[in-house]
Amino acid sequence: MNTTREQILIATCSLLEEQGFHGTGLNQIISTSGAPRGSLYYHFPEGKDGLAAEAIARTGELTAQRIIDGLGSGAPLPQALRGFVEHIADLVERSGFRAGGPLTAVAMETATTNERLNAACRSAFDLLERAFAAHLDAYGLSGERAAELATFIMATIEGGIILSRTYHSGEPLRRVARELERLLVIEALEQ
Amino acid sequence: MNTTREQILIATCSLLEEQGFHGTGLNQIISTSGAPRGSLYYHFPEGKDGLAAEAIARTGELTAQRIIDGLGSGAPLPQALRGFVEHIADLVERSGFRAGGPLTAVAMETATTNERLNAACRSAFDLLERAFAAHLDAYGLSGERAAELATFIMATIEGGIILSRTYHSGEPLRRVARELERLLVIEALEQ
DNA sequence: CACTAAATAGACCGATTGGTATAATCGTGT
DNA sequence: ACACGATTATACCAATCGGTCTATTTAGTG
Repeated sequence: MNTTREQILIATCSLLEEQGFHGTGLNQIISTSGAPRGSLYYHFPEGKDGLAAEAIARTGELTAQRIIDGLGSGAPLPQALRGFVEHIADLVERSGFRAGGPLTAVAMETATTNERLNAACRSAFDLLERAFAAHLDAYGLSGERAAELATFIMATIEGGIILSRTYHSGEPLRRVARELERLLVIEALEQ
Repeated sequence: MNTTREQILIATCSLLEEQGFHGTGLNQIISTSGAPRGSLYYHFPEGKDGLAAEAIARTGELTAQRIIDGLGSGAPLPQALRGFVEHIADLVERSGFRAGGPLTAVAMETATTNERLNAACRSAFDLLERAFAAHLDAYGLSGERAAELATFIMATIEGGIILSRTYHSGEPLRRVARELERLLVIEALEQ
């Protein structure tokens, strides 16, 4: 049910990820999704902004779930986190450096120029941050320390994705993966 | 001399920083710089791409110099790095979250869609990375370890800027600043 | 002062943008 | 079979996009 709407949303998510908000035109969304223009405005009467905001929200939920799943494999957190980031490196590489950091470009473009999308990005980042924090909490860190480290981990991964996509190489992300493992091991020792 | 060309370049740098490549129109560059359309194409006959590429290159050089200066204040590297990142947090805040991460948005938008700008971003990141690596080298780390950590540090700062601009708060960057200080202190102990 | 190249000024272009309007079609309950 | 709302399909719109063109002004040199 609602496959047209779904196709539009999926196409928008991946186009925003690759090209950002302003780099993605409605015509491109239409041709990628296969849906006609009329359907787009029927399902998303608030136009490009509304569509993008919903795409960002969906991306946030999806990504948060991936974090929760990816870090809950049973392995100790340091190794799980390293594996998680290395898995992102694989995905970025296999996409031809088109995917990765599904929020980054939009977040930067719209931080001060589009309140609605800025709010959407903030909510999405909140979800990711809480997902990381929950695992850090379970790892034994205090709530405050978990929140602090969650922010840091998110920053490192975001940054790693930017560098990997720019350099067309998974190596920056893999460096991030190794450092994060080290960091968490040390964090546990200091407790 | 050449102040018109200079004005255009300066305006382009700051507009790209705030809005990214596709979000920045030539009309906006013209009105911000005060230069007429004809002058833009006289000084930058290769159009928007050429202008943006040069703006990115200049931003890279400028930012690399800031790293070299900022970390060479005489303080021990861990504290200097922390101060450097906290200084960025101040700048981001004082700009109303319009500035910071002058390459990020363009790098993400163009990683796979514009070879010329992708190359420009890569060169710019190279400059930054080498600036960090030089200081880490002087701090006593091996060349390989310095390069590895330089990548990681860049990633954390890039990520911190994204989060700070999105959240309209310097706090994420300040968390990054504290973690990086810790990291470098530990790194020295382990030597 | 005259000549010329550098630079500015802005009118103009086709293409594309996000968005609207309306007609045709589909799907379902009676 | 029919009606009716849900949905799709397209033609169309003003505004803006990046880019071109040429006329004019400015600055330097003989």
